[in-house]
Amino acid sequence: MSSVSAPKHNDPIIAAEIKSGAVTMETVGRIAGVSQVTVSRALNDPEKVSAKTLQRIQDAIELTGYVPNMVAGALASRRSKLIAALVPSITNVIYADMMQNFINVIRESDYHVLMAETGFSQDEEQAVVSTMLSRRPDGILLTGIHHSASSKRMLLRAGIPVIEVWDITESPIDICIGFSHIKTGEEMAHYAVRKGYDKALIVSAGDERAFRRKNAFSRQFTQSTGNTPIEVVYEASATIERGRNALTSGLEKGFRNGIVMCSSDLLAHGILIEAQARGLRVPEDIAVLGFGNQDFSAFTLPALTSVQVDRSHLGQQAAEALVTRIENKPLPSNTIDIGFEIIERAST
Amino acid sequence: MSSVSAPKHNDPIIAAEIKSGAVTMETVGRIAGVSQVTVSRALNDPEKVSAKTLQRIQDAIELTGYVPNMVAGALASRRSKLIAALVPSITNVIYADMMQNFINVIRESDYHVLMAETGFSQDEEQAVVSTMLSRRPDGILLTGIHHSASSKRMLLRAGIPVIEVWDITESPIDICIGFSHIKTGEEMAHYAVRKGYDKALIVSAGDERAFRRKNAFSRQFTQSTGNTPIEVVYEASATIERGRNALTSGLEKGFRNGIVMCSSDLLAHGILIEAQARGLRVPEDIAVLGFGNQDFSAFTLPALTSVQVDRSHLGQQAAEALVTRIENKPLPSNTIDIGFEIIERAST
DNA sequence: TTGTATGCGTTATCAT
DNA sequence: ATGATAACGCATACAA
Repeated sequence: MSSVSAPKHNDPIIAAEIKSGAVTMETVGRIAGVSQVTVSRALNDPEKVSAKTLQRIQDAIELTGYVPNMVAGALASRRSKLIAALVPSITNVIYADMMQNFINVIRESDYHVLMAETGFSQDEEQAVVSTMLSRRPDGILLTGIHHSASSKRMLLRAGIPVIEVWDITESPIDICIGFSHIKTGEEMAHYAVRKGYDKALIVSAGDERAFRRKNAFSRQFTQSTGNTPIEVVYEASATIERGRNALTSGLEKGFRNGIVMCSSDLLAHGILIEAQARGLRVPEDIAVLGFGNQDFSAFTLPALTSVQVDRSHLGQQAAEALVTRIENKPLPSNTIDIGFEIIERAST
Repeated sequence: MSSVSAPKHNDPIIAAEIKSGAVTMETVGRIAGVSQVTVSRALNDPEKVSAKTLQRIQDAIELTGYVPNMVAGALASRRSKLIAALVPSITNVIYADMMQNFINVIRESDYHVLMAETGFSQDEEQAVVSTMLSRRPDGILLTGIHHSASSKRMLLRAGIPVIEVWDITESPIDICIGFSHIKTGEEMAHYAVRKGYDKALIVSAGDERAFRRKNAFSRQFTQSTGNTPIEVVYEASATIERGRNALTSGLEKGFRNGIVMCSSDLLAHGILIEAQARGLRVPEDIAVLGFGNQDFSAFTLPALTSVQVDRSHLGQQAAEALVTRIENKPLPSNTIDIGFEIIERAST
């Protein structure tokens, strides 16, 4: 029988399978002269396979261009090796920085990240949570600690580790890592007062966490100075353009000679530019206080005082904590407060 | 038999399944009094199910909190409803803007996006391509048109639609949508010459596409003016800080009274700030030409002349084209040139 | 309109 | 060290 001694890759059936892309462990096994199970072992538990067959299997994989099917693997093992990550906005540097680090750590651990935008509303989030869970992720990251009851129920029922980031609470769904926005707002107010400012303009984008900082700042500032800050609030996201407009609005509302507290460095940068365009001196005529300490903030004119939150580290820690929980290892604590720090520069 | 008339949710077996989270179509069907297949139909093809049973099934889903298992669905149907997207960097606004739009369009079509960073090297990309394919995505987006031979082979064998973005070629793997970086560089040079500049400084980040623009600019500028531009190149990504440093380096290298051609608006913004810090007038002493037309570029001082590429639209179009191909519908063309436009502002 | 049987490509369990 | 067999939860083809 000549077919018995024919080179494997000339076998018409095998050739057809390779060509049609229908290469499975079965195919690889047939070529290597072992069963499908052995191929699975060779890939997941190489030590349990003899060196000789291992080599034959690797050759067969090379020959066929076999790519494992994680869909089948996930179904059989009930582990998808997938982590869902829900962020309000992908383009927002704040979250992008965090996600970049999150993803990179996650990848090291051999997981993939399914990323989705939730916007800033609980309804949007709920819809996303639902479809994400249908992928049976092994873990999930949520931004913020306020979620709809339905979201929470689904998450709990799913029975997977959940990590909530960018905020902090004593009763997380599972684990939680972030900082207190109220403390941040208060600390910013203390700082402003300490620097001698007794008038304030608050410029904020439409984000629930920004609002909490804003309100805490306003309350504390009012309490310390007796003067209630003027507010300019945007529904939309923060941009340099809105920062410029905000200063104009603030001046129209009567703001003079004080500090501008911004919900993001992008807005603060806009304030700086508009001040310069108007010939207002910073910090003599108006001082500017940002939030986020973006990479440009040390390089504006004048350099921007800002609140730093180590978001890269946050992403890393979140990833590490989540993977630890997924692998059922012990975690020192369920909530981690990463704190924040006011970086003082020339704008105040 | 009292168990027959007992309320479904009191059935101990069903209750246990619900509690343990092991709710499947089978469970739902049992409660609704139909088979698993009918539940599947109710979800995917509701018209083929009678109104009455549809209602019973929906009630059962509600009762159990059933969430479909797309892993099993993907394996059975051989359609994962997953699209892999490979971008060099998530934090780079250029790609983030595109991805945001890409993802949003994709979601409308009921797909999910598996996003991964490839860095700027082909080797990194190849590794990512391989693990991505193991998820059996229905389509894949790649950034750029230069890929390793191995990547191409895997992609072709996978037999799924591939879209290459941010560049253009006559021989795409499958479909391709972007613009010519060489033409862009040349056009920037023409513009510079037309505006009367005969000295140039090129500031570029370490990105292969940026290099092609840079080289095209340099060649064209040299040809038109007889003066070869000075170059400041960074291996790393573009930041305002590097822009500021780049101007310093450029001046040290002898650059005076000319135009600064930047590979991104972030670098250009840094140039503007450093010029201001040094008391150099823009555009009288030095002119600045950016790339990307970011949302801040109209609001710098002075406003920045920049090359606009409609990247939001690019993301949308890419998503639409990819979904069209996945659904085997005809596509007008395999390559789409979205072009570019120089937006003239005060910095030149 | 509904149900039965089968298979998708793995992993897990148990044998050998 | 290797293999046979049974899940995993769904979709598809076919039957009723």
